Amino acid sequence: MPELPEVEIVRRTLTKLVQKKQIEDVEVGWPKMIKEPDDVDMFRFFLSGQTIQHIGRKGKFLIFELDDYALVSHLRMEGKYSLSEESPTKHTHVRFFLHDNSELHYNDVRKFGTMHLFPKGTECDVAPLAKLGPEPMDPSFNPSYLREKFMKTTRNAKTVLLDQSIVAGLGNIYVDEALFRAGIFPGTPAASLEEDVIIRVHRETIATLEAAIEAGGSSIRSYLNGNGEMGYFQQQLYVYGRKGQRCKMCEGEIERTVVAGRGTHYCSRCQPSV
DNA sequence: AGGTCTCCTCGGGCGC
DNA sequence: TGCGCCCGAGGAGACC
Repeated sequence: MPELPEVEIVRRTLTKLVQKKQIEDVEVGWPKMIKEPDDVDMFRFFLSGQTIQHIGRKGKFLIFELDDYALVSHLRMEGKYSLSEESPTKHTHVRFFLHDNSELHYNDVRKFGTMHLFPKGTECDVAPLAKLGPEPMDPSFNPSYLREKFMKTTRNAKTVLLDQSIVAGLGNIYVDEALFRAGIFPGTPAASLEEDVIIRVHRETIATLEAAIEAGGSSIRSYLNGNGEMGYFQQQLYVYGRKGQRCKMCEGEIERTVVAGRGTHYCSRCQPSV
């Protein structure tokens, strides 16, 4: 399940592979993943002849900036891009035929990913980008902003950090990791956290994401970047996917519970409930 | 009004 | 072997 670091790596890799290439035609094998426009034939018509000028990212969304449109792509849990290195499979749902005879494929076993195509410049005014909160590395995501959000909610810390309108790009893996590093149990009510703790949560959120990008992302499940390469940040995970293993800090046992309806990994010794 | 919750999407994997 | 259920990101709409 790609989160901000993995999507950022995909963005960088895809930029090298397809920037300045022109889309000649598009084939959509699973129309339901095209959320905008309604009509897949229009999606195909609008994209034909467009050149990929730049690839951006907001939170976990990839944004292909074309001549006249912006294609907003979310990989959800299993979405992957690849450039003509493999033949299309039953999991290839969109094929972009490029001007140099290469093909960009979107593959997604779960069919959960989405694509929205908007006139260029309007993509941030409507869902799904409109209500996204700040990027974690943006100066507007700072301890006082986070404290204000934490103070005025009844929700727990994990739920708030997973809320893309609070901060964009965190998912299950990096929220568990950041809260471990901050020494906070994920189910702790956000409003109960002291200011110094919130400063730690803020700092560790950014530090975790930066380290993950540096390592090329985490290769959890079948994540590969657009180049078929794997990141190695999973080796540096403290809690996610480590149920029953020893805590790297205190030698205690990593436990798994459910918080916010999500599988949640933590160390009960390093992460007291309040 | 606005914060919070519930439902829905999908199919591999797993338990019984 | 087969059936049924779980997982999860995020939007729509319900709820309070």
